[in-house]
Amino acid sequence: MKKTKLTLKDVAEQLGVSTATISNAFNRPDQLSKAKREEILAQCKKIGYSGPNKAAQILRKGTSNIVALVLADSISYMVSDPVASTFIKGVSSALQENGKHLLLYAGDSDSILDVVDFVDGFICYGQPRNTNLVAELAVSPKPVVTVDFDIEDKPSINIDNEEAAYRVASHALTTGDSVAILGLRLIDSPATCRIYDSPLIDVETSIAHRRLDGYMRAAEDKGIAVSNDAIWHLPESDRHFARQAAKEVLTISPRPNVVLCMSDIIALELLHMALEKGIKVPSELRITGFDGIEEAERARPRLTTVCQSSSQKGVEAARSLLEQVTSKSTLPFEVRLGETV
Amino acid sequence: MKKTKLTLKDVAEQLGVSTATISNAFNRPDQLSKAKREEILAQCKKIGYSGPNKAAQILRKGTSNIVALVLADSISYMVSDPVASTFIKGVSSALQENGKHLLLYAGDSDSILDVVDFVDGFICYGQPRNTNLVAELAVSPKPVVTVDFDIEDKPSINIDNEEAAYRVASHALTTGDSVAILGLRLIDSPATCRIYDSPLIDVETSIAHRRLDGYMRAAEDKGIAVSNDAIWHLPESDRHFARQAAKEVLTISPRPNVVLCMSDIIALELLHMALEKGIKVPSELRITGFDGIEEAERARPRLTTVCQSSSQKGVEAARSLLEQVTSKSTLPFEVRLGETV
DNA sequence: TTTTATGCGTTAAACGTTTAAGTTAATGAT
DNA sequence: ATCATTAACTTAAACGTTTAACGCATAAAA
Repeated sequence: MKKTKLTLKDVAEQLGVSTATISNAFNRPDQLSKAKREEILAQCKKIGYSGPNKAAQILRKGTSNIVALVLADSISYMVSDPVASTFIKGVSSALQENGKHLLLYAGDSDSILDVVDFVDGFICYGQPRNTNLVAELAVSPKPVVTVDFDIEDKPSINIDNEEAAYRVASHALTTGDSVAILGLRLIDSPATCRIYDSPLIDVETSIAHRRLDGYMRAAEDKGIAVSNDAIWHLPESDRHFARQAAKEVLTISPRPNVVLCMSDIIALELLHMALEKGIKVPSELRITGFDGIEEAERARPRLTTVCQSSSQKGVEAARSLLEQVTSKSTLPFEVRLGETV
Repeated sequence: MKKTKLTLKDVAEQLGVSTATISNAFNRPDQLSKAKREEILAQCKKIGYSGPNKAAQILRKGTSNIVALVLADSISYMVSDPVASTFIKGVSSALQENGKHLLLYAGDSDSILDVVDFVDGFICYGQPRNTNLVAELAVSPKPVVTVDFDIEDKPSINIDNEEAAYRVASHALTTGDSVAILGLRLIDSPATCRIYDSPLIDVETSIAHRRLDGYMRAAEDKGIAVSNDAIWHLPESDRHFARQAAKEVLTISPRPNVVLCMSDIIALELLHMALEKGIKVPSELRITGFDGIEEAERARPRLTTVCQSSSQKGVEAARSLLEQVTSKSTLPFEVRLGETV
């Protein structure tokens, strides 16, 4: 059709006004008369100029309306995990409402350098394995909001994981007396394993460790000892890993009668396997999950778990980024009880 | 730390060379001596210059390494649908391999105008409801690849939906004699309903209609008539809609003994409801799905369905965008049989 | 020795905007 | 009639790069 893309300058020449006026017609209606503005806009439509070039705007204005969502794990994982994808939903809907765009940024890349210049900010979900990423985010000139983990001086969205874990564990432990824990990202290993004496990772900022603290406090309150070899580490909240850990935990003897799982996905896999083996849940084995996904509610018996609204987290994260909030915020959660049978 | 962000110019002055040389050091190693280049790079690292500003590069080079993934439905829906999210996985991994970034673009926005200037191309997944979007994509100056639907003259990734539907339906119809169809996006309605004589939408480009054609041909081959009121329309492949349609289809009388579903999600919901009602599957009721999601394989009895690799579609889409392929490509599929019991 | 080529750099013109500062002319106050 | 104020534009300097085109040594070819 057109020989080459029209520019503001072309349009200005054709209409016999300055480029500033055209620019103002699009961006600052108060800078010109209503009549002229409407005429310009009409003419632009007519000759096929659809507004100032966005690439140039990004450079000149220093803002792109793009927000990067930095995902701790690979995008692949994040999109299939129900908790993470619900979070993404929340983020995207909040951003969309504000005319922002969502750039999905994989956590397995090692630097934000190639987007930091043009994005308007970062939402970082979950603790990235890559510590360089964290370091870069920490000194990023663009606003950063973290979710489910902390960076000093940056706003973050969290629930009180310690308290939530304490509450759900306390409930499960009312009748049980021996405990196992299926934990998430407790140590730095890509495989499922018991932690024994492996050094725990990132004890300070990791939600996994907040949860572990909560479990431990609950156990302590009941006078139940939990040794390190009753604690499993899973690198991801994934069915495959969960299956393996579930198999292990069900075959140790004596078999624990309470298993605290750091995600519903893990808990559900354990539940299924237990039922397959003919173990009665919850009378012989009490299982708790974490997150409150739909599937956990549909399961029979229904899972006892901590319900947190991932989508609300997403919305909050976006909002606090856009509003340049600088303080940390703690979201509510709720313990949902399973069947007592 | 630094007063203000360093620019290429600052660096050039400090090192006593021209800006072009600094630029070349980063972008075109062949344009300067190895020694100088390494010295420059070292100095840059030292003074904290992390490379040319990307926003400026986008403007100047006319490329951003950002690819927009335009999703037919809202991002929310896409992220929760297993088929769509698997597709996204494929796209993102292929893009990442090539150093590209993924911008998630909601199909419910009505224009690509605010990103078209800076993205390197569009991957469009599924038919957008918004026809304006399609029109804009059709004349986009940036490359476009469509998946699961067509835009004239633009490359597209598809399986042969007609043939796939024909094959899976033919199999189910070997024993059945009365058919219902749970279709997807057949008419322009936001609610589940039978189509009766509602006008079908987008007969030309919609995969739903290719599938319908395949079902019909299979029925015809067996000498089975399918009237419009045996065909349901669902606006989305969503459990909720599926449940409602399933309820309806199971209560009409005489009850069909074959139900062809345009997605596994729909088929699974129907399967569950049928089993709840004590209907024997497949002896009393044969159900076919579409897509071949994991859950369909886990279901008991296992679902008869068309397996297509969504993630491969994603990879192919990304690849053909990056390679500027201009032809349409047809991917393989496979019919997976359920239990015959 | 004169040409031709080659390697290494520099100069300066884009890329397409936005916006502070400046210029008119018209309006309003005194 | 005079001066301050305002409305409506224009001018021109950024924003931070990339990249043709050019210049200048030094090396190779004739």
